[in-house]
Amino acid sequence: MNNVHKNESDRMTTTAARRERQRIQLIDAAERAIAERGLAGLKARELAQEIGCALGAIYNLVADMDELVLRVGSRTLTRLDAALSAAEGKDAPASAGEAADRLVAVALAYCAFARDNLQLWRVLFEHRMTEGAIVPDWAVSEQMTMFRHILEPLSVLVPDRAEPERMLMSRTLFSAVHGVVAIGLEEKLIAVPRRDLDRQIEGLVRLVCRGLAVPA
Amino acid sequence: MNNVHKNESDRMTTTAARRERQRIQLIDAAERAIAERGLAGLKARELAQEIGCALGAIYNLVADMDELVLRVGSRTLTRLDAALSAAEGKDAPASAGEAADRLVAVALAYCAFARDNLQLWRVLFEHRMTEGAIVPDWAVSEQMTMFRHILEPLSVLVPDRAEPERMLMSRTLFSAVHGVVAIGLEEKLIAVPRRDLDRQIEGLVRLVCRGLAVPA
DNA sequence: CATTTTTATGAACGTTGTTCAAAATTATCC
DNA sequence: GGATAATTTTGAACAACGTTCATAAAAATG
Repeated sequence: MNNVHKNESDRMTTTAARRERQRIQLIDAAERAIAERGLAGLKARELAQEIGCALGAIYNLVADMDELVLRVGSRTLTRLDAALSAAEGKDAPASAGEAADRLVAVALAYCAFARDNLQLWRVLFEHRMTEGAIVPDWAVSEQMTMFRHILEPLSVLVPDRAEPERMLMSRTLFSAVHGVVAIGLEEKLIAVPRRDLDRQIEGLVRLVCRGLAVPA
Repeated sequence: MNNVHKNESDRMTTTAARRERQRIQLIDAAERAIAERGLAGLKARELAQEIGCALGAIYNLVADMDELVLRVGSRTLTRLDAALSAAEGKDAPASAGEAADRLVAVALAYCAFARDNLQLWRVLFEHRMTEGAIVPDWAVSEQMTMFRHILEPLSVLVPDRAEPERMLMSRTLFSAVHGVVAIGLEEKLIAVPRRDLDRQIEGLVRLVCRGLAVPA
């Protein structure tokens, strides 16, 4: 059981470490597959071939396909978070105008990320667990991080509101922008040109900011 | 070929008419299955058993499962349209305040419909055609009808804008509300209580209306 | 080195949607 | 009406899927 015995010269190739490496290979392959061919293009047999293992071995690395999708989603969420952080710039907004500009920048960054990572981004929202399966904790706790990018500028914009209310407003504003992006990139409808979509988003965010500036 | 011959006493039971009746039965069954068990709960064999025909006979009524899902979606869209129409009331809004109230009413009706028809409503946005298949025209042309419910109140609210711009604004506002509903009803995140979700939606719509009232 | 424990393998299983040769039914014609 | 032709229905068969599991290979242990 204890792996700190005997042959230490097998350069960190204990079975556990090798498995961890394979697990990463697997998630890499899954990520590529989804990015290129969508969630429906994720096939256990292809993955096994790509990482060079038997079909059944996948289930030593991951409980089932659901977990694999969640792990890919976790990565996507991390990259999305980084993209939004990059759009925020360095220091906190000093005025209401700057706050509005920052909200616009974050919203546009969200849209750009969704466009550039269309299939992976969709998985974040479209994937449903197989009947009865429960979403693991680590996947749940990641979900709320996005609202954070809205909260700071919002605090500058409406400093008088209580924090819980601002949290709710963050969630609402994020969701609203998400909706515009989601429907704008939905190809079942007539595709919205990139320019128009960006304009729509900026328009919405500015409108909301303007509405917030006016006393209720 | 001509079916207006001979035995007219088989009370309208020409093969074509019977097939049409079966097709409706099939869509009925599919609608129930999706409503109860989600898109993943739609199984060809179950449907065949439920409407009392052979497995292969389904493909005489419908090209493939994709078409069946689209037909169910078409129904859902019709019912949604009716629900929004009902929320609009009879005559056109006379003032900006009435217009705002109407937009709120429509948005809340959208949310209520989504909640009451969760699985069927989701299919409208989640379903993807199998690789390479193209969405038929009749399914595409239906999609834009929802924006119409926003356009009329918006015309009262901002009568000075050009119609094409108002169309875009309708699309944006609809999408924004859709986003709040979509994320609010997403059970992968922490579920939002019904009250709070309604409040979020009303808040967003009123905020946008307030923003529109202020001159740019 | 022998023995036990762990890990990897891929054939097999249970479900999918879809197809298609054959059977059953329906339409057509004299 | 009854023979013949066209059509429609049937369900076994197929391919592809995720998942499992007896068995083989490998690794750890004493």
